Amino acid sequence: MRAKLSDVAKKAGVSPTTVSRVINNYGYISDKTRNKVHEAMKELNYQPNSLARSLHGKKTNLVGLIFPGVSNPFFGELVEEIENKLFEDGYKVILCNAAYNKEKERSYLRMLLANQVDGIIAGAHNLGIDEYQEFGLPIVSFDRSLSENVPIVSSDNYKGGVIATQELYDAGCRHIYFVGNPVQKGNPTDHRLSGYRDTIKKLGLTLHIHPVSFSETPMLKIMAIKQLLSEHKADGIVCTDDLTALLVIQAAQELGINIPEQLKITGFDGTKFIQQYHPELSTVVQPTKDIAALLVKLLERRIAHPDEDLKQKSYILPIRFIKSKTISDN
Amino acid sequence: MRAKLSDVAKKAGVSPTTVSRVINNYGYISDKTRNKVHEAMKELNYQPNSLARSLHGKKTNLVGLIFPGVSNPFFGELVEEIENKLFEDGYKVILCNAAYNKEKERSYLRMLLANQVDGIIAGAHNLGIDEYQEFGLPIVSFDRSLSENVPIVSSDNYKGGVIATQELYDAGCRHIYFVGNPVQKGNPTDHRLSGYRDTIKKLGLTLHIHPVSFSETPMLKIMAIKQLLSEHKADGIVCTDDLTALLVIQAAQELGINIPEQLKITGFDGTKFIQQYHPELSTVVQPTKDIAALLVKLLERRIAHPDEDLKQKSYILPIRFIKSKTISDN
DNA sequence: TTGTATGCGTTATCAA
DNA sequence: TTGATAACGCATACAA
Repeated sequence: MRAKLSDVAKKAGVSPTTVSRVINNYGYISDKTRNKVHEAMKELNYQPNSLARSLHGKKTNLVGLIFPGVSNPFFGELVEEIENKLFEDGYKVILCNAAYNKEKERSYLRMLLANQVDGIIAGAHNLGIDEYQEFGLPIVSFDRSLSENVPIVSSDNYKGGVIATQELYDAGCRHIYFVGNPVQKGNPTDHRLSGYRDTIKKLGLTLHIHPVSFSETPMLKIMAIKQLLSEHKADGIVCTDDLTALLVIQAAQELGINIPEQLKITGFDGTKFIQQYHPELSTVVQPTKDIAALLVKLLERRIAHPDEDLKQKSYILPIRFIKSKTISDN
Repeated sequence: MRAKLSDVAKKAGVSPTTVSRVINNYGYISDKTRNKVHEAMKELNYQPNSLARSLHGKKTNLVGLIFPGVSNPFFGELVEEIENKLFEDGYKVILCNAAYNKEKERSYLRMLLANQVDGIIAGAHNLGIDEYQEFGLPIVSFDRSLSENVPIVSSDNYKGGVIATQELYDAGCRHIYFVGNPVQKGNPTDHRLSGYRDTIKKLGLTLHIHPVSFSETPMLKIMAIKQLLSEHKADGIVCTDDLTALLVIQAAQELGINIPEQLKITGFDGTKFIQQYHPELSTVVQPTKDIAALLVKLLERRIAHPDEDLKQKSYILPIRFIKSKTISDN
C-alpha cells in the first residue's frame, strides 16, 4: 500500500493538517517542522493522491485532447506540440483518438466529463454544435466552429489556397486542378478550396475540382489520381494536403509524367516530417508550433476565467509557402 | 455546478444508496425505482464523478503511455493502436511524451503515480531499471528490458537484421553497409545490428557499420549519408529504420546513384504510412497491431493479477519482409 | 427491496 | 505556529 498523508504525519510527529500545509506551502510553518515533514515524505517516498486532492474542488490539471488520431503526421506533430506545452504548465493529457466516429467522440466527451478534466482541446469534428454546447467546460477548438462561445484556432486556409494557386499560375500553369477532400460544410478544407476557386476566377481560368475522400484507402486514391492525370491535361495541381500530394507525385512518376516540367504540384500542411523527408514538395506550411501554443494559451485563460466573455472568437494564424522542386527546378 | 449522486437521489425520491445501486447494477432493485432513477439521471444529465469513485479503492481505468513522442509515424501508429485497444476495454490513456529526456520521464512517472493510474505501458527508455523498480505498479514495456518483473514485448529485431542483410546478398550485393542509430546498450537497434553482423560474417563479407544518430537533424544525417555514399563503394545498405532509408534514397538520387541497379536499400519498421506512401521501399515490417494488442493484454492481466508470477518475461513477435523496388525492379 | 452510517485521502475552516 | 473537524462525491457494511 502506498504511503498517505496521515502516514507522513505520524512519522513526522505532526498533524495531517501540518503536512498538508507543507505540501501546499500554505499558512505559517516553522522551518523545523517543515524539514521534519520533508524528511518523512522522502523516507516514505510519499506521493500526494491527486484524486483526493481534486475531489476537494481543486483542479485536476487534466486536459482532454480530442483528435482524429496521431498516426497522421500532421496531427502527430500537433498533438506532440500541445502535449509539450501543457506539460510545461503542469497539465497532463488524456488522449482521445476519435477517428471519424461520432459515437466514439461522444463517448469520449462523457468520459472526459466524468474524469473532471479542467478543459478540452477539440480537433476532431464529428459532432455537431449542440453536443458540445451542454458542457459547462472550457473548450477550445482547432480548425472548426463548434459553438458560440468556443474559440477557434486555425491557420489561414483560405490564403493558403490562394497562394498555392497563384504560385502555380506564376510558374506558368494554365490548367490548374484541385485535388482533395470533398466539400463538407464547416470543414477547413473548404477554405482552401475557396482560395483556389476565387484565385482561378480572378485569373480567368477554368475550375477543375476533383474530390478525393480522406477516408478512402491510398490505393483507391492513387487510382483516382492516375485516372485524372491520364484523362485530363492538367499542368498544375493544388492538393488539400501533403499526403495527397505525395500520391500525386507517385502517380505522375508511374505514368512517366515529368515534374515539374509537365506537371507542378503543391501540398498543404508542411509538417516537419514533410520538410525533412520530402523537401522537394512545394507546400503551404501551417504554423504547428504557434497553433499549439495559442490553443493552450486560450484554454488556460478560459480555465482561469471561465465566465469571461470571449474577446475574440476566431484566431487565424498566418501560413507560409515553401517553393520547391515540384514547382521549379532551380 | 454539476449534478451529483445525491441530487439524483433527491429528484428520484430515493436514497443515495439506491442510486448507487442502479449505477453499479448492485444488489436488488425494483424495476420501478430503477426507472425513476434513470429518468432523474437523464433529466439532470448526471455523470458519476470518476475521482470520487476511484478514491474508494476502485480502479481509475487510467493507463499511462510513456513514449518518446507521437510525431514519428512509427510511434504515432503504435500509440494510436494501443489507445484504440485500451478504449475498447474501458481504459483512458494519459499520454506522456518523454522525448529523450530523463528528467521528463521521471517527472512523468511521479505524475502517473499521483494520478493513481492502473498501469503503465513504457516505450521510452531514458531511465534505468531502478527507477521503474520501486513502483508497485503494473508495467509492461515495449522493446526494452526494464526490470526483472516487467514483461517486454518487441518484434524480432534480430531476425529483421538477418533477413534484410540476406535479401540484399541474394539480390547480388557484396558490399553491404549498416546505417543507423549508434550502438547503445539495451537498445533494440542493437539486435538489428547483431542480425546484420552475424549474417555478414556467415556470408564471409566485410562489416561496414556507420552510426548515424537518431537525435541528429535530418540535414546532418543526409550529409553524413552523402559522404558515405561518395567515399565508399556500397552496393547495399541496411538501414535501422525507414526514415533513415528515405534519407539514403534521397541522398542517392541527389548523387545520381541508381536504385536498385547501383545501390539496394532496406528499411525497418514498415509503418502503414511507409507502405502506403513509399511502396517502393523494401523493409522489415513490425507487426504494430499485434504489438499493441499484446502490450494491452499483458498489462490487463497484470492489473487483474498483480502478484501473479510472470509466466514469460519476453515476447518476441515475428516480423515480415516486404521486397520492393529498392531491391529489385520487377 | 431500500435506507443509514461510515470511510476513501485530501483540503479548508475554525479554534487553540 | 499548530491541530481537530468537517467537508468533497461516492460505495460499502449493516440495518430495516
